[in-house]
Amino acid sequence: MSRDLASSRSRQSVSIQDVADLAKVSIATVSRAMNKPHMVSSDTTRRVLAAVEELGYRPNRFAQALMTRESGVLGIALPDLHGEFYSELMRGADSEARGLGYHVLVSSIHDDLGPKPADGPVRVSRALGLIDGLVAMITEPSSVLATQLDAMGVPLVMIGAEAGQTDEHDSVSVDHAKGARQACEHLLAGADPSNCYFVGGPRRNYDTLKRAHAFRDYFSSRGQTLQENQVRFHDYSLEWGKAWAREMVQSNALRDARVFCANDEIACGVLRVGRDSGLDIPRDLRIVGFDGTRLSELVRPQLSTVQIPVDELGRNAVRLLIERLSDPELPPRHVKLEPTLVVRESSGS
Amino acid sequence: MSRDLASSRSRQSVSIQDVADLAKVSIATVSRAMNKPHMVSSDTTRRVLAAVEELGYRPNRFAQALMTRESGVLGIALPDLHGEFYSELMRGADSEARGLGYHVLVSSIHDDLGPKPADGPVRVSRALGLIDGLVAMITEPSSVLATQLDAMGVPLVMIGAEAGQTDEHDSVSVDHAKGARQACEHLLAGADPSNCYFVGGPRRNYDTLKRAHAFRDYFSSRGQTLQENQVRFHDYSLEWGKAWAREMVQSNALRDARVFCANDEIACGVLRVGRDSGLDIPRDLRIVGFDGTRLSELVRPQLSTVQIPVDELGRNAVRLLIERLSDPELPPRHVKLEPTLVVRESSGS
DNA sequence: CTGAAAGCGCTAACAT
DNA sequence: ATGTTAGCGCTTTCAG
Repeated sequence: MSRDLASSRSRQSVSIQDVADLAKVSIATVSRAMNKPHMVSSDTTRRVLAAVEELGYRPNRFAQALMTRESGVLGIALPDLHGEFYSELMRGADSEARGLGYHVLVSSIHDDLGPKPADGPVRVSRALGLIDGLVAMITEPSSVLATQLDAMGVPLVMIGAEAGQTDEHDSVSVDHAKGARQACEHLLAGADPSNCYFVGGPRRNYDTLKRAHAFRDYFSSRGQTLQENQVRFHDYSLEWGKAWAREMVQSNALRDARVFCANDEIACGVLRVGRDSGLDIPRDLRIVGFDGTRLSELVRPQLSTVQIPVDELGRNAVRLLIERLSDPELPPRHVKLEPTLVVRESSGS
Repeated sequence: MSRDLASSRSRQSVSIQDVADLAKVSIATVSRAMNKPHMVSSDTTRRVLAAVEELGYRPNRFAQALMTRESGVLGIALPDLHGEFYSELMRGADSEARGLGYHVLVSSIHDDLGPKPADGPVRVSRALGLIDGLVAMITEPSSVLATQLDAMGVPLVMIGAEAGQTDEHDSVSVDHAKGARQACEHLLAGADPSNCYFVGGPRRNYDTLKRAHAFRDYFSSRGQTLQENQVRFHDYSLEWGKAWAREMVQSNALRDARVFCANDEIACGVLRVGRDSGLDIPRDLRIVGFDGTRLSELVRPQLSTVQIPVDELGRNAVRLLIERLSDPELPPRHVKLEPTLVVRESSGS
């Protein structure tokens, strides 16, 4: 009853002093009882906690943070990610964070990297005073973001960064090279090199780069060479996959092709056009995608792909960050997550 | 040069006093120059701002918040949403928030509403001290969440709540009834009522309820009656759509059916099974989904659906919340967003 | 228009 | 084990 009254009382009306008064102790004791119970007699602690309960007391987080210099809030800065990627990453991050007693503040930088690239970090920096650390995902090498961010003096964990670039930071990334290699070995085995294609995302995108590299490597390590147009870049869209495939159809080159796509969307575009132009997949056209999004199991025929543990990306980044917070002297750690080749129908058996 | 030094100096080392010293003014003036320039001579303001710039000064947000009682952070509490829904909502919310100078703190409640439903709000409340207001989405009537949340005394905007339940709060919702009605009129026109089906999500889910109601209404308003099994509930998954459709196939009832699905996933499941059992869509089977997710344009044949402006949901909720923050006396407002019927292939012309 | 001074609510020495 | 006291860095009266 009195509890209800208390908790519906105007926000933040009850302060540590009120608790102290009710419990007949000093405010210091109240503080200790709540934060360092081992320094207080269990009897006093009980009294204090009872008073806290009765008054519905909630410490003022700002006053707290002002003293302790920690807010319990972690920032997470993401580029303009595709829906599923975004949500999985957030889910992983948020889940891990809350499990460890932290909150997650979103600092999307999607539309900030527009005309003035410097805006990105600037925007992020507005939140800097509020957060204990930052998880940042970068998708392009030499991104201003990377360098600006670490000049800011916030504990920082990178997602998806090139190892070399971030040696001083903790980082979490996926072993794209490995996943791509597996995909290539599966898709390209015994193929005529001139029938093999890589359809990439943005030319400067980290992940696309890695995947393209593995693709090229597959051939060069076998002493085989590729035409320049066998490796193309554009963006991560379904439309691009379609456009590419239509181009191929024009020149009658899609039949019998083996196509490694930089993500599932592109792959679906290719697959769609392939089917629409009468090709049997996988008999006349083999395709492998990347990411392992839900899309890959929804299309027909189902798409072979390289599955990325996106939520683990978020989860690990947060874990690393929190660990660093508790021990700034820790040497930088780099977690590398394993992708999984998922063979479905689109690539033959 | 000195700027670089300043900004890479250990975090938060420069305080308002440092700026005051450099600008040869009092800290009060620094504060004014930054927050209420109109109270300071433009000359002094310039000096102060120069000092700020030179030292790379950033006000301590906690000290600020301790005085002003506002953090510039908004909480957003979401249930366990499907990927695309989640990301669009967040994108809208975040974009609007940052445009208005706020940050968004995620307070997902997805896995909190487990065994003890009370946990949800409790978890949220841990962030309460940090946020200026909360956007909360509820998907079930009589959710404890709704009532607990508003007992907490935080400015609150509801997303998707039943109007009656939240008359005292601002709210943003989608006119599901209207969208569903349009879908029904389109899909069911001239149909034999006994061939019409509604495949719902969770039985207690707000949105599903609304859609089911519109479906039933379509017939009852025409004096036609439905068998109980023509309206089914389960969950929002593709699997459920498939399972339902397979059941229908068993009893030879899928042919010539008109199926209104509570979301696109279910619809895709039905569509998939329909095709796999040799039905021509839309000739032998007509389907309409709900939500307007990307999925709906990716399947073949393309899915007719009712498009929901998800990002606008987030965007409007944030806008309402911020407006309320600046004027607590505002009468409660209820924004109702319009869905759009998108007619594609799956429902015939 | 500007400065001096009083806190905001809390934690952390420092005493006892 | 507990109380006293001094701030954390800022905004805001209140005087001038």
